Amino acid sequence: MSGDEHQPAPRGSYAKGVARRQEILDRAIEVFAQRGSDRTSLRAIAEEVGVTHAALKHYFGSLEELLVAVYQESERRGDDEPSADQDETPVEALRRWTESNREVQGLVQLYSTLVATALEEGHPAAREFATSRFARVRADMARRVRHSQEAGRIRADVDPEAVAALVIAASDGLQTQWLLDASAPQDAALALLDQLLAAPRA
Amino acid sequence: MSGDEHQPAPRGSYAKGVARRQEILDRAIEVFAQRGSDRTSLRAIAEEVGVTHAALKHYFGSLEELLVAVYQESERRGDDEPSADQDETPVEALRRWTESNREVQGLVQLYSTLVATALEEGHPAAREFATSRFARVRADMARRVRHSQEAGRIRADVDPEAVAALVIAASDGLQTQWLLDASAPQDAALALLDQLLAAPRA
DNA sequence: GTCTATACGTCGATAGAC
DNA sequence: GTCTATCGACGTATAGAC
Repeated sequence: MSGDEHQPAPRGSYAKGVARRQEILDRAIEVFAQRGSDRTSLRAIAEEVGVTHAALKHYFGSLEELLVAVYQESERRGDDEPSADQDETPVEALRRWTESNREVQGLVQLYSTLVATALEEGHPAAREFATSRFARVRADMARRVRHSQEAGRIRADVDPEAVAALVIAASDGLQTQWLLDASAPQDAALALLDQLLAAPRA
Repeated sequence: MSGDEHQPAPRGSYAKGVARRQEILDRAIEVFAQRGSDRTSLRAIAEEVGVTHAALKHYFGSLEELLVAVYQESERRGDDEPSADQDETPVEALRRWTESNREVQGLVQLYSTLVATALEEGHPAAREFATSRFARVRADMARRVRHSQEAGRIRADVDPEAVAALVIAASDGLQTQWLLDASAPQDAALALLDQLLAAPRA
């Protein structure tokens, strides 16, 4: 990963600077949770937060890196993301996740924007974010699948890695469909996937 | 839908204008197929196509509408999209689709960008595109699923609408994961979904 | 109708004052 | 560390040539 490349480099005790950055990040997260990914210019965010756009640049390096930081921080706080509860089925965990996402639509929009940006060339911050996030979430999900297989809740004849990729893809895609059309059978489709993956009754 | 709101309104025989618009669209599609969704400013596209940016505005109304037109036209040409062959399994059809997408990565990027834009507020053209596309593709897939169920290739105890949403979501999501990391088990995950949906051998 | 020229306001980025 | 000033590029809008 080679460390941050642009930051004020909080080596030593730049406690003031770090705290200020955190303050700004906190405000920015609120802004995003409220209104969506729209109206997200560096200048608009700066005004909302109460600093100049140059100050945001100073702390985050670029708009793209600010967006990544906002999403990652909100994820870290558990505004997002499945819990570590190992006793639920992988799909159950995702369902809880999508449910909580309905209340923070702005962050879901931000997630979609970041992933779409990552697919383009010349956006290293978004690319790095999306790549490492998918790798992490997929590994996490694969572990969860193996656990469920050992517990006899998921059929044993499927590859955990493939299941992980499939389940995460389905979750992302269903969330998109649901945001565009609330009548899309998001819950039914997730329940179906759960059913399909369930270990056959002996 | 209330019709187009901005267009030169090709009613009557404005053959010249329509042809010119088509010419521009053709060139724009090439540009997108080659390089990705990046470098997609109205002005850059105009330069590449060989007209002024004002001319693009004249024919397409806005950048967003141009992007939608480019994607829809390339889709219509069958650069994209599953065929109407009713004898393959739904997932097989999607697999063919994702395979063909690998050769036109730029258009896939464009698709992702359009969908992400549609999730934000204040982008009616992208929203309309994404909403109607999902509705259409989902209905198409549901029909295909019913057909496969009647033919005994897909288990009969699943809701076709839910399967359709699930399969499309998985396809979109897996494509994203694959674009970000070619080692993501896209094929394995699609094959798995196919296997899970297959009617149990009597 | 088709298209150019031109201008407006905003954007991300940068430089330099303090 | 945070500001103001300024830059080039952007999407959009309009007037008018043809």
